[in-house]
Amino acid sequence: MATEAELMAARAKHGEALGELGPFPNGFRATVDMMQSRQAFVALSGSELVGEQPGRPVAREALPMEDGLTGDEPEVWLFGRVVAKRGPFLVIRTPEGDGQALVRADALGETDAAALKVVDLGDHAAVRGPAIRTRTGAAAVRATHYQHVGKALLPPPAKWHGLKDVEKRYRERYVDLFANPRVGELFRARSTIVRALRDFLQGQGFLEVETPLLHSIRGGATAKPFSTHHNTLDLPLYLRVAPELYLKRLLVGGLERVFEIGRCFRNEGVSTRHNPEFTILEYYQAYANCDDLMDNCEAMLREVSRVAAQAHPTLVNPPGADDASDEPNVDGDGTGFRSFDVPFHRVTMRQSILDRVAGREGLHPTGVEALLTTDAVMHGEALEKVFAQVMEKVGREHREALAKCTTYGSKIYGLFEALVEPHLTSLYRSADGSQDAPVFITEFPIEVSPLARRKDADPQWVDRFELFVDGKEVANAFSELNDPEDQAGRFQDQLLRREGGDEEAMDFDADYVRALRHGMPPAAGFGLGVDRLVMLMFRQPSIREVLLFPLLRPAVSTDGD
RNA sequence: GGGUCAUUAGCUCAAUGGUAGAGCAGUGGAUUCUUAAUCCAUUGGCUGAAGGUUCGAGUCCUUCAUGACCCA
Repeated sequence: MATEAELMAARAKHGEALGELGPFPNGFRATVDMMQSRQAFVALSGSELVGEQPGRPVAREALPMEDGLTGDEPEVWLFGRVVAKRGPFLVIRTPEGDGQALVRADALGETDAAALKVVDLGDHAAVRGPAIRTRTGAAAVRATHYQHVGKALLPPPAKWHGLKDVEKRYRERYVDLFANPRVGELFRARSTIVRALRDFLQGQGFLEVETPLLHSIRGGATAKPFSTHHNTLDLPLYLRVAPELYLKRLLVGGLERVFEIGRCFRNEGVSTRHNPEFTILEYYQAYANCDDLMDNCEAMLREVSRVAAQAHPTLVNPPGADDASDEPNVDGDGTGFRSFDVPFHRVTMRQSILDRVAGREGLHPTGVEALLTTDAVMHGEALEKVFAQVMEKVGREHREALAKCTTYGSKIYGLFEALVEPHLTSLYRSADGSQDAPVFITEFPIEVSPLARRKDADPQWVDRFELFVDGKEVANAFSELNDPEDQAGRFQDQLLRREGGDEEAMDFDADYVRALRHGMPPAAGFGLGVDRLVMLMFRQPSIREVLLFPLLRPAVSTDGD
């Protein structure tokens, strides 16, 4: 038999054979002591997840052989999912790694032996007994007790190949997690990263807060929101695209350093870098400016990557990485680690355009250089010339985007996106040129920065940076605009854009302007895409690899329910 | 949104247009210190869906569904 229904029936029959106990008993409960016992044993075993630790082989050497047992040895617990049967051994998977049990029917009581007889791969089971050293030098729990803990009615994926089908991995993440242990380790690493971010900010006196996810006004970022509705109040609401405007209200209220880690929602496409819901870290710091945040960002990412590397050595240096085959990374294994140890570049947006254009045919360097002057007349003419040149050279998609850029600032931003962004990894390298380096792009045009403070020296620009790693935007920060009348004007501008058909434009947030009129201290704010940071740090090819349940179209039902 | 590729047994994969196969898992048996346990036997398929071409389609064509990758 081999259809799914037949495989399930065979397992159900095994469940019935358990008699009174039944396939889903409730009698096994793990105490902290038992979990520590298990963890110590798995660590002693040395598994893929734990890695081999110094001194462990010696510790195994000290274990007695089976025929050397005196009966005085301490009992060890091992419990989890049965993932393999080899001769008289069961391999049991735990969160800390795999461990094996030597289960001989004649060493067990009658009930235990009967239960052992009907164990299926994927079942939950528990054993206890002395830890021994096998003839091949491995560690094993020689079971004096075996207990059925829970039945798996569906068969697990092939034990050697795991679950490779990408769609199935995402749809049935619960299978992916136990069939491919490194997937689980990656999500533990994600948790470590979030905790390290939190620790870093709390260490600097930041207060963690929670602000609404349901907004009645669109604002905080230029993005298409999800719409919903509150029935009792008969109120149209939007899922937030950013927490920014609420967090800055807290600055007005005197909470000088605040941060929030939480979900944002943007009603946009799905790709290897985008999921409609994603996790953002935003923090706001009174009496600081954009440059302070740049320093802090660099320090924070170094610290977080240091903590993550220390906590997850097997992801940083995957076992067997030396004999790496050239097979694609289809089973969700980590593909490496980015330490953030290299110095970050800091380049103005205009300089980055120059860097890109330098020495290239077809674009007149002096024309481009003129872009960098603050002389409005000069750069006005030069820009048109360069812009026209670029329009001819770029692809159709970029050309359409550039055609919509009507003002000086938006054209500069358009040039950056079209010319520079795709080439950031080759433009900015580590000192020895061996790897790409993170780069802060600074000084953004005001047109694309409706919430940022103008530069004192030139009001066409704002004090803002975006951090690009591996050519992907991970962070965005700026000195905050605290002039209420300037802010009101920017909101007006957003309204005009909405009337012009821009679905990403913000609403006029009158209460926010009122908050600013009460006086917001000079401040700077920072936002970081947490999913992207995890993805970049552990070099995952897709954001879906770091989201437990990425958005997919609902599976087509085949059995009519 | 555009292009390329994929979809075959529970899982991982094969099959010049000519009888749909293997390994694992399952089932029955043997063995019981194994490391992807081994040995013998054996069950299992509407080849993603619907049309078409053909004497004959898993394979060629069209449409659709889902996913992956690239481009934007």
